[in-house]
Amino acid sequence: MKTNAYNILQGRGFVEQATDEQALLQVLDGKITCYTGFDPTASSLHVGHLLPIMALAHMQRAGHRPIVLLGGGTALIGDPSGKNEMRKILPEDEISNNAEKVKRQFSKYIDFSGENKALVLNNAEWLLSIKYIEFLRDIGKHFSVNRMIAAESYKIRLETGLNFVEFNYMLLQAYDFLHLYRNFQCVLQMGGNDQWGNILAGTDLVRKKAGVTAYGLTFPLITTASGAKMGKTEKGAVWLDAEKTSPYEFYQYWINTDDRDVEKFLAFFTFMSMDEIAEIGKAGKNSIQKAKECLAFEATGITHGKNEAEKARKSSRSVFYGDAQNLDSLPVTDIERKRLQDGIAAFELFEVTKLCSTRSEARRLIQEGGAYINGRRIKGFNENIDESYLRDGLILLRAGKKRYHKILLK
RNA sequence: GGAGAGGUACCCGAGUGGCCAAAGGGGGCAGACUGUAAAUCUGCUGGCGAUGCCUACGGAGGUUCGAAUCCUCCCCUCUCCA
Repeated sequence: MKTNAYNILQGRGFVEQATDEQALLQVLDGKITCYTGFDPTASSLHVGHLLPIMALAHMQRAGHRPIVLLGGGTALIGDPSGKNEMRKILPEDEISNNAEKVKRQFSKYIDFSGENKALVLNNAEWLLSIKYIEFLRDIGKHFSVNRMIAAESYKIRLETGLNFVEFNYMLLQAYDFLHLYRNFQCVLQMGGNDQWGNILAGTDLVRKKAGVTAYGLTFPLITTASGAKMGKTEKGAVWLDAEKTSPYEFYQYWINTDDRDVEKFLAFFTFMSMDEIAEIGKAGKNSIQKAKECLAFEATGITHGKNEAEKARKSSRSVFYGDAQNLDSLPVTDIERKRLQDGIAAFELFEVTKLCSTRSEARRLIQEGGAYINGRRIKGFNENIDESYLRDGLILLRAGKKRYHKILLK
């Protein structure tokens, strides 16, 4: 018999709060349908979405049916939960565009065929056609404003300002849950802990309208050990789309995990068994670098495939440890031979490769001694780089300690 | 609708006529130390082939030799009242 899904999630650290632990354990002994919502506010999901995605994957592996709910309708409103300012409202066509792109990304993690195949739904389907008066009478009457303004998730915004549109968000999300219960027998909603209020609104509404107990479960909001929001780097979000964040960069993100987070992240972002993870944890400090490599390799493998993970690992080892010459997956810029023959000023080269976002930044970097070419520190910002710098057909640039980039001839 | 407060760089926030590309903090970047970690210390942090030029203090005008700062109109946010 399979381990209860709740125990799996619990054991891996996914559970922050649950509506009724005992009852939930019981219903999870049977097969259920559960859902998590994702707002398509960008054309790709990012690392911050990975936790709920993994949770859905675990649910499916335990025999349940996951629903991915794209908030094509709710994104038009913008969820104020836990936010300190209003999110800018995106145009409708951009949202539906994003929804299309994001939809495809899920298939790497969740199975959309076979027995308990997952579903992808878009709440635009039922939200856009809502009739206002009807909605107020049917749904709105079940909501107490007194309770809503007491909700933790609105607290910040009650201080800085919350407009009526956003205030409605909770009702729409609750209505989603009701819709999914009615049409797909969905009885469990999962989400980040900032969603707790919205989820409870949903379980309440299902009980009131359908007379059925529905359940809610939230995940911890992960911050890194140093307190930063997870999934962000200096360049912004770490995307799951290989076009936006290459497998190599993705791998680098994970290998730079804070020591204190490694074990936790192995449980969250890989499918390794908890026994294996404990084993790694026990190995302790001496092999922390190995543990990080393991995390980076596994996580990259899940998102980009084993092949890409393999390549990223090889390239990382090459540049950081100098063994094996394999720079395949390093970021690359192709330069015309003619242009290189003429020579390019160093600061220009760093800007062209996007190692620096402006030439001024490149000048600064070089002047501060943080720019390297083929492993040698660049002396002057206008050092002229030409063909004589080619080694085995490429030039290897480095900014700071760990940002590598290679130049190839076109 | 009325009264008041406010909008400054990635964020918070000081600045009320020139000394302001704008204090301070956070964040970020780089250097040192290290283990591609954390912490710490130091420097940098609008753009530009650059001892100068350009762009910037919500928007548009105006006053002035000179405006983030003063005036006019507009937009937006918050608080209290209705």
